[in-house]
Amino acid sequence: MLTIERQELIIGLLKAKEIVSVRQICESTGASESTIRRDLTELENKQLIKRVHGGASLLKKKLEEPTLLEKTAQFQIEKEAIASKAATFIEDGDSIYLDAGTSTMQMIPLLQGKSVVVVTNGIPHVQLLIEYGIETYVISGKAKKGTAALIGTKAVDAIKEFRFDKCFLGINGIHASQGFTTPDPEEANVKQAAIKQSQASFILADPTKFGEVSFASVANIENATIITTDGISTEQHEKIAKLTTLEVVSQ
Amino acid sequence: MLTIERQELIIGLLKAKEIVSVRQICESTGASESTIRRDLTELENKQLIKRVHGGASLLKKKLEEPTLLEKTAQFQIEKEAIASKAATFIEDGDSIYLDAGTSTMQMIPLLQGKSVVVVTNGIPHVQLLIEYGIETYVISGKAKKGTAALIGTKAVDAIKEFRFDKCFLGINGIHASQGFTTPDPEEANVKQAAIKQSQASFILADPTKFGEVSFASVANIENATIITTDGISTEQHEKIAKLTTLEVVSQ
DNA sequence: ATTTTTATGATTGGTTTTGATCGTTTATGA
DNA sequence: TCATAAACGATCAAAACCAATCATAAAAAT
Repeated sequence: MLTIERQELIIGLLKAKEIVSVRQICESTGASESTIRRDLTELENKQLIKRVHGGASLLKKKLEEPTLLEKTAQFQIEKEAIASKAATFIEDGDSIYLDAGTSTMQMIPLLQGKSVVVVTNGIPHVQLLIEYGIETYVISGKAKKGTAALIGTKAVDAIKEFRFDKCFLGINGIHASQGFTTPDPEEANVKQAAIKQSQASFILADPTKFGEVSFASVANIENATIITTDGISTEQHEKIAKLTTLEVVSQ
Repeated sequence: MLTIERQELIIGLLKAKEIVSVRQICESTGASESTIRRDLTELENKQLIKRVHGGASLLKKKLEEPTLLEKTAQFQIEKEAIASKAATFIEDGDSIYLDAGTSTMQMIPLLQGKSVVVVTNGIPHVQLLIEYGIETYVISGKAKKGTAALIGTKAVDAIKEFRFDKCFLGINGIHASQGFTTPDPEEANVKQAAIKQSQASFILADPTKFGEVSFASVANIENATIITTDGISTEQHEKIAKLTTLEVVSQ
């Protein structure tokens, strides 16, 4: 087994288990303790893992504290503005898909009173939707660590059983030729399925997402209307506006 | 089990139960008293917990479910006892269905560290399961007002795509001849489906549920093991114990 | 072909963690 | 109140873990 291969396996084990012992790693890889220790020190130097006595653990990144972390100042206002604009596209009687993520969650309070049916793959969304008295369906799926978004083949299959008038998605990268991209392929599949089942698709994205390309492809740029705030370069704006509708909200 | 892993488990137990005894921690971790004591002093120095004679408690007030009107001391202890007993039936490698509702939610902290796969129709469950690092799947369904349980035909269909070693359900009525009953027919269908897909089924119920009959029928009394606390009449006990396994936990 | 570099497993000696024991302190209830 | 049981802290030897070193073998460079 190659060094790099082994180290990737270690990262894989960690992603699955959060913490693994040196012994476990030795068994999984067939390598000696010495080798594993060397790997661990190396991975720690690269800031990929944290060593603990007896094994290693993932770097503790602060998990979702959206109410605090995101609510800091400007970012929140931006998201609210985007959500408000997005909500204007919703009409009575619509069936809507709301993607997991904080951008789309902002839309929920604005749905109050409208007679719509919402389908979502975001667990936190469900609680909020119910609170606002909105008819809500949830799709099957594996709950993703951290965000609690429902993903995987079960999620994709479940989406196929619905038809939406409109879907609203968050995204990580928007690029004229590379289209919409996101880091997790499994999430990309779900977004893809949602777009496919929708009459019209809307992407909610702040200006930092423009020009970015992430790992997994979701759709071509023509396949969705983009809703964002002002702050994108005129160059970007021109390139993209040629290909699809670009709704720019001024804050 | 690694030191850090064990300490996180302790915090996990505390988050769920507010207060835990040294003995409980020893059992949950398999470590000796000495080790646990050392962990507790260390965690106390880090200001993460407060030690009390016989165990430890959280410092901070817990923010959990405010919608629990039945958080009156006695009721809570009862539910915890039932959940603890239920958790003893779970083995490594099991695939488990956890029904929506507060009884089954109490089981989640006790799953920490076990390698199980959980499927649930309870939205609040998902958040907690993820926090405890448990592999979690959610079924499709319509989110019910109030409890956010996923119900309806979509939910039933989604359950049929899984096979469970064990399922754990809450219930409203237990009656020797009328079997298990619950007020909402749509929820009854979901419970029914879960039992059908399970090798073994467990009903979690406090003594007040015995002798009651609710609107919608879920299953016959023989179809599940009942877990409850002492407090049911000997008459009830006899009648039901003849028909199925009855696990009575003394509080 | 030879040297250099790199990766590996074994060994050694020092450190940390652990479980058992023991005398002391704290709760409980007769 | 007193006796008993449970919980506690301190201590110690054993076990597990770790960093450093060395020799070997494979890979890369010369």
